Amino acid sequence: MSDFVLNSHCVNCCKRSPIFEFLSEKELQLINDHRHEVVYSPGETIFKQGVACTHVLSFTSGLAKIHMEGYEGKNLILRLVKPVEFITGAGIFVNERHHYSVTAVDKSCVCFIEKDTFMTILSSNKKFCAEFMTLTQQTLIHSLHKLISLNQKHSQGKIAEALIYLSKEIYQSNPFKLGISKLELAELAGMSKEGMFKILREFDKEKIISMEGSKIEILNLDLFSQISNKG
Amino acid sequence: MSDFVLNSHCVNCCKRSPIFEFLSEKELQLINDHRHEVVYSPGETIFKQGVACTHVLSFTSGLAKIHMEGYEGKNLILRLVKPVEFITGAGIFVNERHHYSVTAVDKSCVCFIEKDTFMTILSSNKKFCAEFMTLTQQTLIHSLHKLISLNQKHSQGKIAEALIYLSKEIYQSNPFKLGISKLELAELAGMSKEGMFKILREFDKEKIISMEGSKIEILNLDLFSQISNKG
DNA sequence: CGCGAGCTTGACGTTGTTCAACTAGAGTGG
DNA sequence: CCACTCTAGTTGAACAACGTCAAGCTCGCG
Repeated sequence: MSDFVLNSHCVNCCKRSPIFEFLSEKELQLINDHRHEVVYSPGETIFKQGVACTHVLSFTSGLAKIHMEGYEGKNLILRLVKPVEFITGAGIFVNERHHYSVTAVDKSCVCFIEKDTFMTILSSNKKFCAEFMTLTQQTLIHSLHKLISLNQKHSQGKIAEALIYLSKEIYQSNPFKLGISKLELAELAGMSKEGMFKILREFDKEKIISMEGSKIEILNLDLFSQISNKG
Repeated sequence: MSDFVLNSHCVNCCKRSPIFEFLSEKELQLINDHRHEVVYSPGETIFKQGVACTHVLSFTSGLAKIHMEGYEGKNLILRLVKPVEFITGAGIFVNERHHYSVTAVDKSCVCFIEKDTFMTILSSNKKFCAEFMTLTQQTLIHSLHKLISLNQKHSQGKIAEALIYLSKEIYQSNPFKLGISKLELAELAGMSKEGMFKILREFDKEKIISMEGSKIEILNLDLFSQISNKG
């Protein structure tokens, strides 16, 4: 179920992405007039790979995954999204299509901004535009890194990288509760869930991590980073 | 050996990338004052992953590869570059570092444009700026596509994709002479050269392709596309 | 003629996927 | 409140895919 909410005004929104700091009050007003918020339940699709990209979005609360549908129903999770983040489709300047899907993992709130409004501001505000380019290039660099990792690392390295990513970047704590399913963890590491289980058990047996249900602790971070970097 | 050449002026250069069409004569003049051309021999590095990204470049003749250095000396070729193409480092708006290398495959000529000049024009010319974003996003979309391919396709699919790419996009002919080494073909497909040989022989035996030395012909393009798309 | 780099092949072992089965827990309807 | 079902989690066995190793080959060049 998707509630409607309009809980504040862009000008004094406390949950807006840093990129909005470069906008004038007038520009924020313009965005405010062309936006709407939607709340998503876990598992609901926020936008789907292939559809027209009519809005850009600001992710204001919850947790979501950015993923791609591949061959034979296989899925690959590029990364997780947490508040506050600004997300645009990868094709907004190319073919106005989305090239990946975004799906809520936890209950999430998203602010949709009309694409035309966004484009207008982009073309008139240099600083904002530069910030958008930075964002796009960060996405590119991240995907290049992932490309090498998934293509060249062994499963051990891929799992280690995924767990370090979750611990450091997403949950920012060391014993952390895995907020995604085990299948999703496998999709984040780019492998089959059975293969992942085998390696998690291995790591657990060798006391590199400890795993009880969805609670995971990295016991030996140094060694784990080495495993991740070795390949 | 790297020759110096200054064979024309940007304003009436017949080898400039389409992106320059959006520039005024004055802007072309500015670029002309802050550029230099260099000729590279096969195998020479044009720029290397990790170094500071001080110039953007226009690839005016020859053939080059864009590649990344991965783990344990392994290499991954993202794509080939042919004239005329405009290339910027992936990190120009992030950390001013190159995130991939570019290496000449044939004797090639490259026009280096100073980054500051490029940035100046970028911030003052909206159309040019939009074109640059399109370019960046195309690179992103390409790398996302490659990510899925290399992660989920079987070797057959990866090889088929690489050969179709070479035939259609790079050489634009069907019996085509492989201008890169077999090792490089394997690196383009993201696999070991021995594995590649096995599959090429297989394809040859089943009359899907014919291969004599470096001359390759795709005999059954329909079937080949299917193999590439199936995964 | 000899050397070296790239090419090619086969044998072998490892890795990782698929298949199949079983468990536990959550939700549903009688 | 109890079967029933469904999904996520988990494990092991079998198998295929792929990379590594080792060895020859060819061709061009000194």
